[in-house]
Order: sequence, then C-alpha cells, then structure tokens
Amino acid sequence: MVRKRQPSTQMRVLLEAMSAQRQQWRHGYDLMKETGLLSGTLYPLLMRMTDQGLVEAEWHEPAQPGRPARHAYRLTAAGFALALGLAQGRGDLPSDGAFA
Amino acid sequence: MVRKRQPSTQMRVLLEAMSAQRQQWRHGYDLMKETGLLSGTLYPLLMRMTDQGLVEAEWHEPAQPGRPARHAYRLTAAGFALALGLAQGRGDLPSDGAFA
DNA sequence: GGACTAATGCAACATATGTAGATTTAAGAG
DNA sequence: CTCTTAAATCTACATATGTTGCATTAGTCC
Repeated sequence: MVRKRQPSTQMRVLLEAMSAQRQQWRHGYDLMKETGLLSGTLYPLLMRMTDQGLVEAEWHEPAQPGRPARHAYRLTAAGFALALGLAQGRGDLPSDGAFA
Repeated sequence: MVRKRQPSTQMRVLLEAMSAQRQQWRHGYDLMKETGLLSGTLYPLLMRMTDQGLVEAEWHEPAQPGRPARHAYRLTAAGFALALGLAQGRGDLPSDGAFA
C-alpha cells in the first residue's frame, strides 16, 4: 500500500528556498549550500519531488569545458502551492486546482 | 635563466603509462588511477607536458549528462621519443628530429 | 502501545577536472 | 659542497552530480 508522508523537515527547507524566487532555475549545488542539505539527501529529494510533479528539471550546458552539465530545478505550480500552504502553517496539501 | 630538469619520477611513470598504448586517448582520471599520481600532481604535469609539446590534449563530450566533459591526452611523437629513451635507460633527451 | 515495513535520511564513495598555497627538490653559481 | 631559488610536488579545497548501503523515522494494522 502507498504511504503518504507529511512533508519532512528537509523538504520544507527545500521548498522554502525554492519558493523565494519561484521562477528561477536553481542548481543542485547552490541549493545544497543554501539549505545545508547534503548531496545524498538533496538529489534524491529533488528526484522524488520531480516524480511527484512538485519540481521540474532541465539540463543546462556548462559554461566552460571540463565542468559538468548542470541540472537546473524549479518549482511547478503544485510545488509552489505546497510551499505556500506550509509557509502559512497548514501542514495539509492543497486540493487540486489551487494556485493552478 | 631557464632551468631544464631531468624528467622526474612522476613524469617517468606517466610517460610509461601513456606510451603503453601510444595512440590511445587517455583520460586524466584513468591516468590518476593507473599511475597513482594525485590530481594535484597529474593535471599540472599534463599541462606542462602539453606546453612542452610532449602531449596533445582534446576535449571529449560526456557520454551522459551530469558528468563533466573529459579531457583526453595522448603522447606526441616527441613525447613518445622521450618515453622510449627513458625506457632504454638513457636519461638524456633525444635530439630534434628523432622519431619524428 | 507495539510490530511490521515503506519511506526517508545520511555518511561514504564515485566520477571528473582542476586551483591555491605550502613544502620539497634539484639545477646552477660560487 | 653549499647557497640560492626556480621548478615541481603534494595536501587540501572547490566545482558539480549523483549512487550505495545502512540507519532512522514514521504510517498502518492489530
């Protein structure tokens, strides 16, 4: 059976950081430093949230050769809605269509 | 005044590894593991040798996104000549034109 | 409340390439 | 041989993105 957890502390921290500039594409490495989340927490979390439709991801070409192509992430409408709800102190998930 | 050093142990190790398959493009990371040289020794060494015309370098696109583009290195004729000379126990540098 | 177990988190590792700064080595001069 | 010092090396750090495998947390059923 599918278990749905309440958003974890780590997910709240991430949502808060990403909702500050909602439309900005953010890099995993920047989010690591800003949120203090470790790579082994952050990257799986971003991937889960992408699967859940809270985050959208995109590859950006590296500015200089030798550097890795960077994965850029941004909140979707659903992700932003969740972030707003959490910021307002409501731990529940907004119903479909809200903030669409 | 310009000081010319005898090839160092590290350079000898690298030349030996690279001359094994002379025409193969080798990646810095592979050479690190094969030679046991640390990145802080190997990369500056490869760059110096490239400047000296012993090695030629080329960028290869990454096979998968998220991985860095890889710098590939290969011995030039001069580099191979030097490697051969060292392998034969002669510490001196071959004269210009040899093995050209 | 307690057992079961899915979901999550985290330390360590792996991939790759490099730079900064302190130390070590060795060439050339005397 | 010793002094000077340029060249080379090495430790640590920085950039980036992930995976692995074990430990912890928490949802569900009884």
